[in-house]
Amino acid sequence: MIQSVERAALILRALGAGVPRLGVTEISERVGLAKPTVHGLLRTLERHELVVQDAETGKYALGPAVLQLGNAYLDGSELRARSLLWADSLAQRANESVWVATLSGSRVIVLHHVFRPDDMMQILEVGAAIPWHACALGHAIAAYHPRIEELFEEPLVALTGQTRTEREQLEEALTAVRRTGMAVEDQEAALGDAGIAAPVFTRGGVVAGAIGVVGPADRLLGVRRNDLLLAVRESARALSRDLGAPRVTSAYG
Amino acid sequence: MIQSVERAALILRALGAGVPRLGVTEISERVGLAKPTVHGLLRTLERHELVVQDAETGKYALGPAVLQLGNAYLDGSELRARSLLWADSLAQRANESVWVATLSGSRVIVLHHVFRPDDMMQILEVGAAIPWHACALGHAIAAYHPRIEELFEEPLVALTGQTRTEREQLEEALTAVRRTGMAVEDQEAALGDAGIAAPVFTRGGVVAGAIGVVGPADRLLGVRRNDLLLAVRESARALSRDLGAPRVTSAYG
DNA sequence: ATCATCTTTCGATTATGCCGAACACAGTTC
DNA sequence: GAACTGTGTTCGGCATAATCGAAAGATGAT
Repeated sequence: MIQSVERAALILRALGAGVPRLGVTEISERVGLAKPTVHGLLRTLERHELVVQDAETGKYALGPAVLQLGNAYLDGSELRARSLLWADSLAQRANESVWVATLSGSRVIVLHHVFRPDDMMQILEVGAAIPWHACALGHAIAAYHPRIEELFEEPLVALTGQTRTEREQLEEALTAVRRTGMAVEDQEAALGDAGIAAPVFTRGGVVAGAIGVVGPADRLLGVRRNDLLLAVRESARALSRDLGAPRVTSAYG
Repeated sequence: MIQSVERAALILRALGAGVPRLGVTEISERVGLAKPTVHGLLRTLERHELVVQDAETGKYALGPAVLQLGNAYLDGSELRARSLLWADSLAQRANESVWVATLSGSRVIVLHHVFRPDDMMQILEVGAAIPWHACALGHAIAAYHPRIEELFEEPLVALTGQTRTEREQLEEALTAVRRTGMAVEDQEAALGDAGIAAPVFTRGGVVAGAIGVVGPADRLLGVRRNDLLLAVRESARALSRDLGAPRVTSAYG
């Protein structure tokens, strides 16, 4: 609504997508604005260190203030705060990595990540943004999203050969999620990795995010599959209850 | 310069400081604007999920998009990327937690955190914002900051009984840092914890951040103190070299 | 049921941000 | 070394676009 803020947000988004450093000209092309306009916006954002300008090249990048804000968001996130305990216990029970995520636009944002108890050399994925259609967490959320249409507005890119990118396939998958209350993904986001997730609801019964396990496909989808499904479902239920969700009924048939 | 963007940034900052959820009225008081103005800005920020409104209370909080941006900032940070290896090797050598940080406003932002090799149950501090005057990392950066005055504009709060908050004390400390090239802090940020840090420079010899170890005061400042000082200094030198800093000369006497 | 407090809408006034054109500076090419 | 293409940046007038007072909904408390 407020034009210049709208545009500033577009610039931030452009800087956050892919190429980390962009010049004024490049940005003005991407957001479709005149160079002086972009320049003025950048200078304002720079004041607050939301962007920084490289002294050498003159190009702009995101600034440290956005990291600070991101951290503040995590600190204030009720879903994250409430998930800490349940995620830990799920990680113990499943002996797998646990992710808690929420939806931002058409991407799934990882809010909390508990490493698999055994091995410790893993990359922390908090803050990572994954296309919703390529992961179990995304499917779990999307199935209960009030405005699904918006999720199909962005192009559905394939991350691996197994990623489902056809709308029909995805609609089918979402229907399955609604029926079982669970989402399962097999190497759609990364080769070798699978995911099992369930939606998490909050007050009013609206979906707030999802919780699930991530790990090697053969380990997740083999003989332990049913155990893991159960463990994830129970964690999601418990977490939803913590968040004040009404008793789940719709998730059953 | 662009008024509405400036104001939007103020709102984001207000939402990121302390209380995670604020109403329109509270925000309008804090930033000194009319309620409808704030409301318009919030609605615009909400579109991009930079803020979200709680359906129940109507209050506003930071949104998931800022976390995504923060993550993108980390991904694009040259200081962080280049520090990964050196931080790891420093953690091994010192057998302590290692932090890499940069300055944002008057706060030190942790960009990278390597856990102490031994114990693993630690909290990840990436994104944490610490007042510059209360930690070794902050002193190390501030000593070479081109516009130190700005750092004294915000009030210097005491985090522990040991925090130096008088300008004279801090100036003294900074002089010492400039003489030795190293900063040492003893329980000024958290009781029981100490820090040893050294500045990291980039092209043109400007300070880009700092690297250092953090841990129990008795372990850091006891008999191993000199070893740790040396280890930190060498890591900072190596990292600076990676970043293209000219050969360090000023750090000596 | 009334009140108090909150968020939100509306609309006119005018301050504000926008963009075309021009500038300064760098690195290339002839 | 001069001309050229590519930057990021400055300037200023015009018209849009943002601002704020007042008032209307919405919500929960007394």
